Amino acid sequence: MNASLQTHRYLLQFSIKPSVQRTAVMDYLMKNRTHPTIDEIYTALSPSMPTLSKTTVYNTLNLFIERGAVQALVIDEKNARFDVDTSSHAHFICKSCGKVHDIFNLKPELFEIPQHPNFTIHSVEISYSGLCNACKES
Amino acid sequence: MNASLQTHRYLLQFSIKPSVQRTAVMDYLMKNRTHPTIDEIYTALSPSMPTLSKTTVYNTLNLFIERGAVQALVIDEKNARFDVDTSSHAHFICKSCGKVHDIFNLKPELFEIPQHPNFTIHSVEISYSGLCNACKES
DNA sequence: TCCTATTTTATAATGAGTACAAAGATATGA
DNA sequence: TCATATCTTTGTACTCATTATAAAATAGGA
Ligand SMILES: [Mn+2]
Ligand SMILES: [Mn+2]
Ligand SMILES: [Zn+2]
Ligand SMILES: [Zn+2]
Repeated sequence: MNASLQTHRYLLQFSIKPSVQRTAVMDYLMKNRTHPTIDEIYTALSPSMPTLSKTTVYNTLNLFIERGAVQALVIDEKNARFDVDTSSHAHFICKSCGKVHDIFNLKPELFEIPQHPNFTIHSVEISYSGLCNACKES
Repeated sequence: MNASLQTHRYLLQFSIKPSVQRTAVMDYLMKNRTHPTIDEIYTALSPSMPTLSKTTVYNTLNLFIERGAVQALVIDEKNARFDVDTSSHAHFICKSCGKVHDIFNLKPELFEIPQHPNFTIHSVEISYSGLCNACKES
């Protein structure tokens, strides 16, 4: 089974019509678990899809989020970042290099949705920040 | 003891020279625990300080954050939001009206900084999102 | 008062994201 | 196959938050 076929199926699960562009973007997210920005996605795909428009990347990601196929992270004040892994995990952003990493294996209680009289809570995002080892040394 | 004097002292604790503008901004944050945006702060202060520049509000908040006197929240993708309460508490943003509220009384374990071999973690931010009661009804 | 460093200000520039309308692609039914 | 309607992509223009820059104002010490 080739990768594009898997991606195809994944999109259909979320009622997303798998156009060439959408498939390419989703495929990129599947293979690059670095929480890329719109610009990173566009820059990576652009050489092999010369007619791709950055607007399409925006449109595509907005659609993916609307349908729940990807998660938007707000950990980085500069750019939105995207994650196909919608399972419960936290993120770390290095204040020096700006890279965003996964933090797995935290206690599941951290991701529980609390009850609150004034709000209906739908989701939780846990974000850590500091310095990565590479940046700490220099 | 008047409010401005308290604010004065608070700023000095963080080695911030208490100019008229800085005192006004900090005073506003002390009295308005609504996690205001730059624009909200500027709009609120502007009538009583007609010469105030929005750049000054930016400069001032950047200084406060640098010195640790306030906390910047990244819960809202549209604007930075600011909080004088630097104690461990979480936030909720309503996806409809955009207001940001405090959530206190969560288990203290939630705010513990985990150990990780690859990162030196300095801070944690816990953000919930959903709908507030007012928005849910309409 | 004079000098210097700090702070504030107005303006211009940057850059992420959205709005819009035209062009292109795809599906459907005769 | 053709005609047509719908969906998707694209380029451009625009909005708006934030930063850069340099001049003006201010404060404080000699
Ligand atoms: Mn992740
Ligand atoms: Mn708060
Ligand atoms: Zn780093
Ligand atoms: Zn609301």
